[in-house]
Amino acid sequence: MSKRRIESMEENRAKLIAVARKAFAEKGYAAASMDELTAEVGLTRGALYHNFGDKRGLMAAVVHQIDEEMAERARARCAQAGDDWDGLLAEGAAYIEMALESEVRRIVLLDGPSVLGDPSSWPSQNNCLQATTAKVERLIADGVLKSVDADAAAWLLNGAAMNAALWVAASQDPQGALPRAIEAFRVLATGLLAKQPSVGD
Amino acid sequence: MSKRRIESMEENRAKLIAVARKAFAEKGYAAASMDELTAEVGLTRGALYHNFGDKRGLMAAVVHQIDEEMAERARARCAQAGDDWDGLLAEGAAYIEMALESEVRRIVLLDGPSVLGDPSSWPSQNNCLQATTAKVERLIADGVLKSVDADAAAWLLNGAAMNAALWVAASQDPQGALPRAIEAFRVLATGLLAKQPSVGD
DNA sequence: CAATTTCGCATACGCCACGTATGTGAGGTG
DNA sequence: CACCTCACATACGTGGCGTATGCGAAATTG
Repeated sequence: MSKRRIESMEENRAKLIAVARKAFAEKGYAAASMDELTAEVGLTRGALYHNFGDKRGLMAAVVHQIDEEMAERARARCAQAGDDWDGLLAEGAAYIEMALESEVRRIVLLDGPSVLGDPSSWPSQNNCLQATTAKVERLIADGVLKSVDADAAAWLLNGAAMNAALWVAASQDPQGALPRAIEAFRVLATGLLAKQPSVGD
Repeated sequence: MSKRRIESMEENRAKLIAVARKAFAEKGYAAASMDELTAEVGLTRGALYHNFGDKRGLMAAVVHQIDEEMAERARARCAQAGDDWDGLLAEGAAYIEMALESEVRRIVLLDGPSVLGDPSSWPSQNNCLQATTAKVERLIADGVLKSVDADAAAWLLNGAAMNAALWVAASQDPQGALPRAIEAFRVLATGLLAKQPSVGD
């Protein structure tokens, strides 16, 4: 069996993705040189084109990895929440916080859409979206949320969270802006609730 | 006075911006060749670098022009609305509809952030945002909206609208998705209202 | 265990596009 | 009318992407 073979290949793939994450996050996609990238881990562009096809392929792999980490972290946050509604809010807050990290902001939010096209076409982003959509559908079925279009609502919630993060990151005082963004997100999200909380803020 | 001089210069600037809009919208920023662009209007790259500094400068000029048109169209929509609250909803709906146009989607939403950086740093985008922010602040002062952070709320609303548009554009049936997106946006926005409408949904 | 095949990766090449340095000619100036 | 300005053209260097080809180690076969 060719065990050692594919093993070292996976190793090289992982090394390339890791160094690409750093380069894409620090210099941006366009300014990242593939020669530098590969040399940094002791390889050449040959390895890159063999493994990922082209520069976009490497970008796709990087985005996929980050997206999976984001989804995982969001799931973990949801699990801590008491019910589905709190889970939805926790998920949004988690996305806002994650988008403060330069890797996420630069790679996923800024360059990703430009290089890979609309995020809705990314399989990984769909994982995030599907989780949110499923939660929204469950909450609608339970009568917690108004009967809106679940896909549209999920997309809007994710979009609002992502943009909230961009706003926080761009502000002069990110630490101070973060809680205000999360609070604004929470208030906005209550618009989806069937019954408004009696003691509203 | 050197009237004829600056006049033809403005003319060339306008021609370059116009052809760049088309190219950036159709091929995307990265794939748009400056040689082709300039040749299409009977000029060379010399004119481009003299007027805009570099490729990014041209992109900035294009984005600025589109953004101003968007802000103007949004203002017009607001003016038709009865009160400020309806104006806010109309503005959001206007952004959603505008983002269905390929020029707006490709240039402003996809490539813009990657090339020019975070939209919050664009002077033109600030015009859009400031209009929304001012409206939100007025509505809070009038007691129509809850007392949330106006900047955060405005940013979230714009972000939600933009992402709603991306969702609509990416869906298989954009025409059918559009009203659902607008409705979801409206429902979400009601979360900001101090007093919930008695007849919900 | 030796011959052979496989294949992951390196090497070398061509092409294209950006940015810059320099030239030029039409328009403005004294 | 001589001179200057400057908007733009021309020419060149550089860097980076993608591809075609070569190589050597691992895996396979008898």
